[in-house]
Amino acid sequence: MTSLRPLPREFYARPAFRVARALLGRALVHDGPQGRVAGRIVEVEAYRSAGDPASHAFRGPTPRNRVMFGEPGHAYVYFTYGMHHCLNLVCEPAGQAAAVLIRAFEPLAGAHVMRARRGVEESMRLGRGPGCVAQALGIDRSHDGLDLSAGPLFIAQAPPQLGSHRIVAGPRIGIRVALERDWRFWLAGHPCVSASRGTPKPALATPGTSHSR
DNA sequence: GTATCGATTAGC
DNA sequence: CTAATCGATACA
Repeated sequence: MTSLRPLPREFYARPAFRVARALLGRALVHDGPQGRVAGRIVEVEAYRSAGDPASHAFRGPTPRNRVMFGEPGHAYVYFTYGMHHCLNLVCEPAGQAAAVLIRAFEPLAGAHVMRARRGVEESMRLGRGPGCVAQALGIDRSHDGLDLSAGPLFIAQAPPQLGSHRIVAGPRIGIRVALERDWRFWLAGHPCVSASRGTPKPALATPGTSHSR
């Protein structure tokens, strides 16, 4: 876990939907002031560049979403509900505002740091949910715009070994995935149940086909 | 200026 | 189910 290299910017320069899929199972790493923390990405949500009313970029550039319109391979971090941060990875060429929201991970390194930040003991709750992901990793608005190919925050080139994952359609778009047995999903329109949280919403028929709310 | 809601979470 | 809590957004 010591000599990990970040994925290059080119990795992100393609449709968010494809980047999202390629991110599943990979290691998300943050070398912060309290040391290295890392997790294996198990759930992602893609926001496409055009015609997606659910995207922050739908109405054009603003101070908040401007990094979404910039170069791929950068972090888009926003503050929401007055208390949570969410981490996105900017995709597609500059000018096309697409990104992938990291929704959940499984701890790979620095779990003790994550526990301290989260105030939670259970490993399953350290990185479950986009707000928890940012909190566990120690990510906030100061990380907005960070270059993922050069900074302390990155996706490792070599994904950690382990398990197979399923790719499924998410409630908002893009895709969701799971590795753990107790995670269930939406698979190409076939409703399953999210054991992690909440009640399942109607699924999409086709991954990559976005819809609002 | 005010009102409303949010790419959420924790708790009852 | 709701409170928390504040920035972004819509509108007068």
